[in-house]
Amino acid sequence: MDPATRELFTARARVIKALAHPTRLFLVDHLSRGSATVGELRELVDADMSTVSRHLALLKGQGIVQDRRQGNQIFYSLRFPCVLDFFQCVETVLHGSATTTLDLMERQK
Amino acid sequence: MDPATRELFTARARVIKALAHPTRLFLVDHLSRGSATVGELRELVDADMSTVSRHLALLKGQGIVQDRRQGNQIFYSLRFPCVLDFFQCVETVLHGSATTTLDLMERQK
DNA sequence: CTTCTATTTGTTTATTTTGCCAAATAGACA
DNA sequence: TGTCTATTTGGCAAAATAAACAAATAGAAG
Repeated sequence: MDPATRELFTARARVIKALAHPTRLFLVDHLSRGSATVGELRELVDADMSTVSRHLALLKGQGIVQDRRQGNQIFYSLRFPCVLDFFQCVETVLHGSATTTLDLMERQK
Repeated sequence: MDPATRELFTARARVIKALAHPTRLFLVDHLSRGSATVGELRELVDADMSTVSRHLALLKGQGIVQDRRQGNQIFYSLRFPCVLDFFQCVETVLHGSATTTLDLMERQK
């Protein structure tokens, strides 16, 4: 794998890694229904506010969410709704012991 | 977050985590173009065969790839092509400093 | 300028992940 | 059976990640 290719996949992996955590997945899912403050989110997931803040900072660092200050609090929101489509595929994989077209093609080789 | 919800997101995170690595991402991408043996893949990514084998085992453990023995070698193949759609969204996030519709809606609040 | 609230950051600890080497295994084939 | 090839597994050290607590910061409001 040449350096350029490696860098490409490393960059992609960084984005995916940002999503690869139960709490962050929940946050993204929740933010897909509207923006929310750290405090609100912290009540939903049961964790220290500092922990939630770090999770959000990580998501922001990868460009998945954005933040906007309004007075005392900071509202986080989802930047790219397409990540939700991804969840659908994940669900497919989760319950997909089922045989796929690819499986069949593979078997008859 | 109630236990059931937590378990749901943990399960999803497991699948996503399996993809969250440059080498595994490359493997999935390559397998989307056809099945391949561990030896073939090991030449493409520059790593110990045992390392590649472990990455594949991890992907298999999450149901993302499957394996099929044929004589001396083992062919791996992708089970769910939908993971590729995901990559497209990742690309969007990567280059998407651009303003999205959601961004605009968010700003005028 | 002080205080109050909301959020972030520093630090530390525990856990998980990764990668390599060497050893084990599985099947092919003489 | 013994040997060869392809792949997996055990063990271990290095690196990355996660969570909590306490301390710091930013802006609001008195």
